[in-house]
Amino acid sequence: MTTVRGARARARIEITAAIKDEARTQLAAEGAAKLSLRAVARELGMVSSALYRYFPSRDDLLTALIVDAYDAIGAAAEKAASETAGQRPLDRWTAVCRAVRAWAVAHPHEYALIYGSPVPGYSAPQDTIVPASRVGLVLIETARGAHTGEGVALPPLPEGLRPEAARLAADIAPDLPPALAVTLVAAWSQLFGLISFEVFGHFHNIVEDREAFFAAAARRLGQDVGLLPRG
Amino acid sequence: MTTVRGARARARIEITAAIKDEARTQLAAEGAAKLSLRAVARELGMVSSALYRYFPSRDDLLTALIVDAYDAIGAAAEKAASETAGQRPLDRWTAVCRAVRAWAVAHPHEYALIYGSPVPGYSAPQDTIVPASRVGLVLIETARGAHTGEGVALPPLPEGLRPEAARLAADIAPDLPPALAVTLVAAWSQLFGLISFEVFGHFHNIVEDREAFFAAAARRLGQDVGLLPRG
DNA sequence: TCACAATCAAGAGCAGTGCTCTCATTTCAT
DNA sequence: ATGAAATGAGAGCACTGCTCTTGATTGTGA
Repeated sequence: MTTVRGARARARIEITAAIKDEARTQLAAEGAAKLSLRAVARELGMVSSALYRYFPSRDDLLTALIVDAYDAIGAAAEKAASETAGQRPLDRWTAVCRAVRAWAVAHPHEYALIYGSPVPGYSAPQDTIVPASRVGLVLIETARGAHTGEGVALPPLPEGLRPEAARLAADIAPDLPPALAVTLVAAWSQLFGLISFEVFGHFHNIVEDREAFFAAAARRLGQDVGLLPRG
Repeated sequence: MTTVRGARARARIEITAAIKDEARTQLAAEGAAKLSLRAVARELGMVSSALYRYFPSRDDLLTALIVDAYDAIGAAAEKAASETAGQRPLDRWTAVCRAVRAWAVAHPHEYALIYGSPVPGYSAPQDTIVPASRVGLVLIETARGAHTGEGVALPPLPEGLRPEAARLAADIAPDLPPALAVTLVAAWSQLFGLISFEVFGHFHNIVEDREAFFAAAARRLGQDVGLLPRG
C-alpha cells in the first residue's frame, strides 16, 4: 500500500514532511497567526508557488498541523495509560491528565491550535475527528476499568437529562451507565478547561503552583467519574 | 472628569465608538482573524490611515474589543446574580453559569477573543485584567453566601497543595477557607472548559442537548464548591 | 480678534501576505 | 522513445498593516 513507487514519490513524502516541520517550527516560535507560507518556502529554499503543489492552501497546511497535534497529545495520553497499566484507576486517571497537561504546557501554540479558537473555518475537516477523539477514548477506557462488575455511587441524573444521557452513552460507551457517560464527557471538557486556563494565561497572578493545583483538580475530576481513592 | 470639552472631543468619542462598533460587527461576522482595519475604515467612509488617529495599531483595536467583551460577559454574570438575589445559593450559582454560557453562545467570536487562543501577544495588556476578573468575582460572591457562618464539608487538601491554597485564598478571598478557594478557582476554569468545548465545536456529534447537559454540569460544579441542593 | 499650535483626513507608498497563472523542465509509464 | 503527468520558477493580482507627507480644520492664548 504505502510502498514507495519511485524517486519522485519518495521526494514528495520528504518534502511534505519538511514543509510540515518548518511550519511547526514557525508555529512554535510565533503562533498560528504569524505562520506564513512564504516564510516557510523561503526557509526551505523554494519559491512560494512551489509549496502549493504540496498543500493547496494555508488552511490545508494548518489542518495537517492540527491532525499532528491531536495525534501527539493523544499519543501522550495513551502512553501514560499504558505505563500505568496495573495501577489503581484513580492513579491512572490522574497520570493521564498530567500527561495531557504536560504536553500542552510544552507545546502551547500547538495546543492553542487544537483547543483554542477554531481558526480555519467553523467546521473541523473530516480528517481531524478521529485523532481528536484519542484523548477522550483514553479517559473512557481508564474510567471503564473501575466500573466493570459492580456499580459505583454516582449522583442521580436530573429528569430532563435522562434521554440525552441514554443517547450519549449509547454513542460513546454502550456498556457504561448513562450517568457515568455524561459525567465523563463533562470531566473531559473540564479537564481542558483547567489546561486552557493555564496555557492561555488566565491563571496569571492567581495560581502559582500550577503543578500541584492541577494534580489536585485532576484527581478530583477522577473521583467525580466514580474512581475511588482506595481500591 | 469625563466632561466633553468641545465639539472636537465629542466627535472623537463618537468616531471611536463607531470604529469599535463596526469592528465588532466584522468580528461577529468573520472572526478575529479576518478583522481588517482597512475594511473597517472603508465601511465607515474614511481612509485607512485616518483610523490610526484613534487606534495606534490593529492589536490596540482588538484589545479594546477584548475589554468590551470581558465587560459584557461580566455584566451578564452580575445581572444573573442580582436577579436571583434571594434564592438558594446553588440555584444562584447555576443561574450565573447559564447566563455566562448564554452570552458565549450568542457571541461566539467575541467569546473566542477572550477565552480562546490569545492572539495579540502572550501577556494581556494591563487594561484587561480588571474586566477579566468580573465573572470570577461573581462566582466567589455567589459561593460566599453559602459559607458565611457554618462550614460545609469539603474534601481535605492534599499535603502538597496546602501552602499554595493558603496563598491563593489570601489573595482572592481571605475570608474563605483555603480548600474552598482552590475549589472555586478550579470550578471557574472548568466552567469555561464546558463552555469552550460547546462554542468551539468539540461537542459536535457528541452532546446534542447542550442546554440540559450544561445545566447539570454547572449544578454539579456548584455542589463541588459546597453549595447544597437543599437549604 | 488673530495668529499659532494641536488635531485630523487624505493620499501615496512600502513591505509583506495568500493565491493564480503561465512556462519550462524533469520524471514516469507505455 | 514519446506523450502525459508532475514539478519548479517567475510574474502578477488583490489584499493587508503601517508610515510619511501634505493640506485643511479646529481650538486656544496673547
